[in-house]
Amino acid sequence: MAEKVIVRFPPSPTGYLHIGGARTAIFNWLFAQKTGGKFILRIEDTDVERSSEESVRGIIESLKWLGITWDEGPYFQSQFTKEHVAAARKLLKTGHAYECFCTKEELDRKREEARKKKAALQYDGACRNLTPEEVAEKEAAGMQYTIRLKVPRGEGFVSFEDIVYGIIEKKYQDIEDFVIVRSNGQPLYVLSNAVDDIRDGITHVIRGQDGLANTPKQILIYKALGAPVPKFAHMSLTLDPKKAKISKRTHGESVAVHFYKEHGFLPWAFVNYLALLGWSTPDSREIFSKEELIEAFSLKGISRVNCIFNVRKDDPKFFTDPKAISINANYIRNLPVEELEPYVREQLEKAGIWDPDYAREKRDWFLRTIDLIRSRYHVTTDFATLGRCYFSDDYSTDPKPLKKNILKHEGLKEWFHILADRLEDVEEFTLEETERVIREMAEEFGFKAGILINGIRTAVTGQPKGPGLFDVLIAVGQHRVVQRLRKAVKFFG
RNA sequence: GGUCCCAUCGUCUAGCGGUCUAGGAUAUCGGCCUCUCACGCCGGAGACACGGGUUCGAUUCCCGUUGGGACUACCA
Repeated sequence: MAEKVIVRFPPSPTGYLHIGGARTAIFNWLFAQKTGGKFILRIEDTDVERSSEESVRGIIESLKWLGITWDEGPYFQSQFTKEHVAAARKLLKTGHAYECFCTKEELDRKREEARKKKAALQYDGACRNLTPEEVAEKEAAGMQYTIRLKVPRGEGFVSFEDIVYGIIEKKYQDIEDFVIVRSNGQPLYVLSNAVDDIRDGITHVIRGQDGLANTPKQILIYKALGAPVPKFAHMSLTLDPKKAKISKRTHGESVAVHFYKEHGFLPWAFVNYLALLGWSTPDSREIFSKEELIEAFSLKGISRVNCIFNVRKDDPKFFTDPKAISINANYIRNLPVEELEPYVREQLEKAGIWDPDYAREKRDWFLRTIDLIRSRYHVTTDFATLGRCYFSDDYSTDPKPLKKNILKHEGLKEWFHILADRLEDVEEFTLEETERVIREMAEEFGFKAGILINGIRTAVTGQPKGPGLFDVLIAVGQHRVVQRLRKAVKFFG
């Protein structure tokens, strides 16, 4: 019987949740879901300078929005500082660590020298072999010290099998005696993280590849503490189009999860897209429901190659990775309308054009209208912008089609008038009837129907494009169509 | 500088020695549909970084070069 899987996502609350972090969270979550394991959220807030409560709230909100649920936590690393220090004390006692009295200045100087000589910048182990008397003497003199792990010396190496990258070996001589506790008594990440993982019983560490290089150090800590070493699965990093690691500093909002929430992404569509960054199935399948993704997920599908989040700043057509948009658009047009409904509602509310009746007597109409227009929308905000004319009479008319479809044809001034009257008189405002009236009128006046149709479209929607005109007329409704046609006459001044 | 990781269309990727004249998706271009736009459908262009091996045979295995990335803090 295999032991139960326990994974964790340990963000440090120094800003919003960005897509790299979200991706890590998603993979951990998927693995837990897939294996029936446990997913723990742990906030690593030990960097007091940079951590903030606001950031914690933001991260949690983003995770919730994505639909990433955790079974335990959030725990806060800062609450376990005592444990971390106790672990260091234990290591000191068991001879796995030692006190180092070197000052920061000394070390910086040595490092600088090494750099000049182009040698490795490792700590030289100056305090490693201090006698107990020397240590006592320095302590008595009130000298501050850091605690360093005593890395085994000699020919051996640390070895582990990463689930994604395979066997990784690191020679002891390439690992310096690294600091695990600061001179002010604060434990360091490399220690705290390991101690927390041991306490939480983490069985699989799934994290970014940037953790790969210090995994040997952590394994050394596990071993020195006599704890079982978890399995590791490192995932490739997410880079920007210039192949630089994505960061809040250089990319700002465009890499923040909340940015996608605000820009009309469906949470699951975004998760689906993120899951596809650096993970795939043998059949290259792309669209997965939640259940399907969990079913299909496997750590084996994680790629070793860094992937690029193709953000396009200042691209008029794509405000972010086109693939992300295309997946979102795919969901918008294929989801059962009822599932899309709440998101559209949210956008209309935000735009101040929500009518409570859309949830009651007009709900049928509301759903039909969403269904009518959704195939050309990419983000849910489009319903309130491009689709505004369906939900509000206060919509603007695009000057380009106004000129091309309306003003260019002077006859429309009169025909809109006539048409408005005729449409007002139609008893059954149906697809067939409206089409008949309009086509007959075009013939009567010797016009190509297209000219009349495009003119009406622009008058009624303010736009040059959209669904088939007769569908539009039905959706907008007889009364409003007549009104809008009469109003359009004013365009001729 | 040192250690480590990686390398297939612009991007996300399939491929795990012959099935590859390299598949899918997205983006892009052309066509069909048509009252416009989108959807949908059809088609085009577009990649195995380079050089050595190993092998009857390399995109696939090994080595090197080049390129990219990570780590290298008393940050997490």
